[in-house]
Amino acid sequence: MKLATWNVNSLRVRLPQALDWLAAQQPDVLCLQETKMEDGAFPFAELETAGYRAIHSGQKTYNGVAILARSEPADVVRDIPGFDDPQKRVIAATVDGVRVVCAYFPNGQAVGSEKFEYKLKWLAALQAWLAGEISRHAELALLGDFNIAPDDRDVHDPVAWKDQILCSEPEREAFRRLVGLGLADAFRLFDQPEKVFSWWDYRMMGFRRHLGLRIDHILLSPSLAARCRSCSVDKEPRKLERPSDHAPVVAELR
DNA sequence: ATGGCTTGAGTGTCAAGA
Repeated sequence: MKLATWNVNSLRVRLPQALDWLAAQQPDVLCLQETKMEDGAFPFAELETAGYRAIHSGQKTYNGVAILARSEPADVVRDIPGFDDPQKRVIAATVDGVRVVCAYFPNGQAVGSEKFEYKLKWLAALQAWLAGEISRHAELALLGDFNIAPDDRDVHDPVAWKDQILCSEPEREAFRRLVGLGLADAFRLFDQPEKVFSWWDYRMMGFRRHLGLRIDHILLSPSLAARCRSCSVDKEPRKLERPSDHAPVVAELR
């Protein structure tokens, strides 16, 4: 089973790239973030033609999450239950017995800002809800744009980014608490090259200069982690014309 | 220099991303 996540930064702009990527990589599940569209504009028909069922939770202009799957997603949940939030950041469903949680974590803008406080509250709500989901589903995967670089290894310049947004201790503590639920960072289950990132700034030629962060992740419950055979970032789509600023992350399970 | 691109909104120019 092949699981993947990709922040496409507008599915309207990136649909051709997403269809090409699905055809080439043939994942069983692809989680999307930042679709930036309402459900009525979502390209269900094009994805169906490509062999994928889709569920979407979207809004105008911002946010928006989707799960694409070769099998029909069941028991769909939108948003974090009990957490009052107009921002469409979470969708979950069961696919082939695996509970798939697709999340677009808040950016937080700047440490100490109002948006940072929202990010921490959102993280606490996600944590509390996931604790229950994990108890109900032995096979669970949390995929998405976490907007957290868990470790200095995940940052091109740890000194410049120290205590900055995406790298601050409160954010990293929240990431460790998710891991503390029993979830494994699939990428770190394996020996990896140095300086592997999943996002590069559009500005300053960030990609060409390898100025990136690893902020897109796949976290696996113990039974799925035991089945995981590889986890990697596919940089190829980042090299295309009009790319997303994020690259897909892929985990292969036996 | 707190910028530098990109997107969506909407038609001039801003918010937001990370």
